[in-house]
Amino acid sequence: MQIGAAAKVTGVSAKMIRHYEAIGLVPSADRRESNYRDYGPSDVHRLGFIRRARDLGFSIEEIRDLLRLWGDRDRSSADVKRLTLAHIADLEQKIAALKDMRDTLSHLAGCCDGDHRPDCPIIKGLEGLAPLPATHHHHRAHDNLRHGS
Amino acid sequence: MQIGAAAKVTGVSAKMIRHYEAIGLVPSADRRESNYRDYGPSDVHRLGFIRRARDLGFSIEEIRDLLRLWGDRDRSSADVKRLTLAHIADLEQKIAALKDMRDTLSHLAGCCDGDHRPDCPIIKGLEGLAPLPATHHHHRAHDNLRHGS
DNA sequence: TGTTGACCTTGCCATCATGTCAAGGTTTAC
DNA sequence: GTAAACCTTGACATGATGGCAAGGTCAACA
Repeated sequence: MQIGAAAKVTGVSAKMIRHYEAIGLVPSADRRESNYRDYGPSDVHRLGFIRRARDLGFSIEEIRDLLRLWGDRDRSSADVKRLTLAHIADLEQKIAALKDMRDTLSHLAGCCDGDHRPDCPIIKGLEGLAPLPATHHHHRAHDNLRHGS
Repeated sequence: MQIGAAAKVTGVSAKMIRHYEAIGLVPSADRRESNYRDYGPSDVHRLGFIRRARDLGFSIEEIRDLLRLWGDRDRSSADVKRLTLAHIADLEQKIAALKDMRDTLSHLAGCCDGDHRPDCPIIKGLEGLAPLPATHHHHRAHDNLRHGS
């Protein structure tokens, strides 16, 4: 199977398959005489595993650990569970931080008439005139939560 | 006020203040004879505005729009509200995607004994043997949600 | 006067996961 | 024999931020 076909069946782009190989997340693929990469069923299986782990928000390094455990016949399910619970805690933190933002903004938006006049509680909130009430900063959970594009 | 002091009072790092200047988010700061940047109260006010907007998850480009509206005496609060509601919708989507991940993982973790034996439903779920039940992919909301470090 | 230390300057590289583009090789089908 | 569809590597971009390095400026102190 060539890389394009492997990409199609696993949902991992050809670009990322090469990338995962480059960073050692997957072993170097076999090559044909043409120098094209060649993927067998077990390679495809591994890529599917990675795909699902990514979809569940695991980072590359976490997936590296998961793959190690996957291939380890003597693993304990406790190890897998520990990793998973840590990731869940991570997700909870991000969810809480995003909820804080949403709640603060919803409150401000709820106070905003949204008409043609320039007077706007949202702007005032950002200006610092209102102290952004009920934003719980104590756990500092919204590091790493700036959103992309 | 030098950049370090401005950074301290606004909570925006000196590095980022220079960056915001470089990308035109804030006007070029005045310079003293020493070539050091010099910040006045209105500059500090603007940086505080930016800081709060970042804390609420607005992207740089959204903040650019907010700053334009902030400085526009003829703005309508409706414009601000529209931008804010769009951002709230963005946050909702991310929250939902993260919750999906968390719920799926919690389910798998709940099925996992977490003992010394290698048998593990989490690994099986990632392997694709179990179909990852109740993960709603229809809105494709978890693009852009891969987590950092 | 000279030195030390705290501040500032610019500029480059790194992160993380992914995409895009370019220039070129291979294979297959017409 | 040529066109199309694939593959190869490599470089560069994203977004928001941090870090480091090499050097300029300034204030205080011996």
